[in-house]
Amino acid sequence: MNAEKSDETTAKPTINDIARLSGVSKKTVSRVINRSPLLNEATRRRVDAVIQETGYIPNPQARALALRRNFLIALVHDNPNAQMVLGMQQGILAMLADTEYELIVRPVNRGAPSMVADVRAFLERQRPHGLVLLPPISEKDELAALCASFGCRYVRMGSAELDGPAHLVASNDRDAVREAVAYLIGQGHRRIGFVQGPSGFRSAHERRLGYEEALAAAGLDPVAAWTREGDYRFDSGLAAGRAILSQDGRPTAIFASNDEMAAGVLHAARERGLDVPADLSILGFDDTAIAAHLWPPLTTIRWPIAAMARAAAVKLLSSPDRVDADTAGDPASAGDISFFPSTLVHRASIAPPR
Amino acid sequence: MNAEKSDETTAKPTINDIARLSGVSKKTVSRVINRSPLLNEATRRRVDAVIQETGYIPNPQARALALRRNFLIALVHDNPNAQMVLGMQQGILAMLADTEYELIVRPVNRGAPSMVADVRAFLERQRPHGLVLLPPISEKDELAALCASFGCRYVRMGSAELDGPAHLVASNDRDAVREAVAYLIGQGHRRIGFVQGPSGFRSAHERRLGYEEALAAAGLDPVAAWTREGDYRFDSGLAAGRAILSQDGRPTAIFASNDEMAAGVLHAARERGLDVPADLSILGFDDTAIAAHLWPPLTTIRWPIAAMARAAAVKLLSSPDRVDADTAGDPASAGDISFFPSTLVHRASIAPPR
DNA sequence: TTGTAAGCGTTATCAG
DNA sequence: CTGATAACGCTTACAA
Repeated sequence: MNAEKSDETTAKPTINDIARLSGVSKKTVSRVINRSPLLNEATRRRVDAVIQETGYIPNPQARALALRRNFLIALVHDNPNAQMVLGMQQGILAMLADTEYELIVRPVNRGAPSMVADVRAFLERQRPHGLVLLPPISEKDELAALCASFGCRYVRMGSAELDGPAHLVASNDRDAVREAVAYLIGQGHRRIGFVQGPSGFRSAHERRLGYEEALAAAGLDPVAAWTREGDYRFDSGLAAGRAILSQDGRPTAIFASNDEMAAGVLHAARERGLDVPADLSILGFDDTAIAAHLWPPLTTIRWPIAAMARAAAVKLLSSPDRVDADTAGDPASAGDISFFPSTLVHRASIAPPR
Repeated sequence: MNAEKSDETTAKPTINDIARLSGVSKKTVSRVINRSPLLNEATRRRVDAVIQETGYIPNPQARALALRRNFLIALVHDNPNAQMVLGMQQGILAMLADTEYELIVRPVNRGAPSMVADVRAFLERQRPHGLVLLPPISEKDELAALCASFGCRYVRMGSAELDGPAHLVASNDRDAVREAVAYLIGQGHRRIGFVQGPSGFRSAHERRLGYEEALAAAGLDPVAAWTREGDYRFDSGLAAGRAILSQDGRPTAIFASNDEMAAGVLHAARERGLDVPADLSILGFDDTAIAAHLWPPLTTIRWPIAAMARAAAVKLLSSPDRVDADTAGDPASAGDISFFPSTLVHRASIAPPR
């Protein structure tokens, strides 16, 4: 299966072995490894051949020590949503594949008073190459400042413009919600309820603004009785749904600020024997796995997570590299790939009002 | 906020600084760091004080290089279930907290012919301390052998006895399913359908055996017409549900081998206008997030993921350490915490047949 | 109980 | 273009 006669139980070859075997110095081998431009082509080939034969792989720890920088990208998050975290991981890893970087995962506990200190300790210890911060903790400017103070690269994922383009990958939640609610209005809805996300969350705020802007554009006013605040969790959506739907003159549609709460609203509608979407249209946000599996399947707004994650990884990697006389720097300047539009995923939970 | 006058922008102190400042040798500082037992208590305190003051943190890269082992635990998986992967991550990380270990994530592509080679390349490059293998790839003996050949510790998570206790953390799916189906029978069901997982998966096999054993214990026979094979995904559950429910003399209950497929069956039941659970009881497996959010909430079987993940981490850490005259070895022998019983989560999708 | 010297595997410096 | 030589920060002999 493996043509090479590599013997895993034996010590791995080191740069010294390669140097000896190919009759050059360590430094030259190092140059080959690092694709130094000023290197005789013949020498390079000779060394490369030996590397191939022996199956030599540079030791990442030693490189990290000598370079005084490591090759770790950390995903720092406070698990808002399993699907999203995993999607981010996969997107980032897709860009990290075939590089020497590894992804390390770092859940933190927002709420815990030690949260910032925990991240600080992590930075001190590992000195990672870069951080990807997921919402909602990505909204904390304190964390960004912390990274900066350590000279650690970082990218924040968010729902709005949180930072400069070098440190931001975002979707414009406000726009997406405005358009989705406008669609609801276009379907004929005039009485549109709203389940807000928890205050203090930028995403919750942006989504509210989008909702209000859409109403305003149609000459409608938000109705307090049709509005409730939730905490992005199912139960809060259920409670909000019950509260909103128990009133006379209930809305014909409800926008819930995320899918979990939308599922709760759906639950509440069922409890009252309402038919969704005939009696009540429901719009969610996130397009988590649950959305497609609900009955009826939920119309919702989707972040382009994979693309955003890849962009984040690119920004982290294509950063001011060492400007070595000896080394080729990759000039991949990241353009301005900071904003990614979210899209409305049409399923079956929205219909014109009866 | 931070009383210490540590200056992050300045170079971190090294072991040399500590040695100089506390008037001892590097080696002595090293001994303090590594809690060597043979060390004068006074010396230790003195050095510790300096470490505190300076905020010194040993460089993990340098340690890894000198020790010829790193402090990375890798979670290798190709798991369709986001909730489970994240639960595993959190469980493992809970044990890794306050250690020098970091968790790195390594999704692989089962199905890809290069899968084993990919893992091999990863092992060669990073030489991680240990691997946690999640199902379904944990079932591949080839991967376990690969780890062994690299002298890399590993733990396989599984649905049955896949390996020796040192390398296994499992739940007994067969037992759990047998009991759950027995419960269904206890509720009065005699016509119980089955949506099987994809062949080739150990979990699918074990769950089938549990189902059959429960039937056998009640003197019932599996009915081919009420059995379909799915691929653990929603659509396959939907298809299976449609096929099973479209027949005359349909079952009064269906056990689907995971929640996603159960959601599909539920979908199919709705399409036919069946009332769940009155007309049809449904039992799932996994207790993913979706289970609680479906309508009706799904009765399902839950792996104790967090506990299992912690156990896996413990097995990886409490492994044959260097037996140094100078160093205290932690004798935490892992007992035999290999098996974790799954539990039936009662919700609303099961009722006695009409 | 502590220190000295010699690595671990790589890269940077600076001469040839 | 290439190669000695000295880092990088820590650990393990082996002494003292």
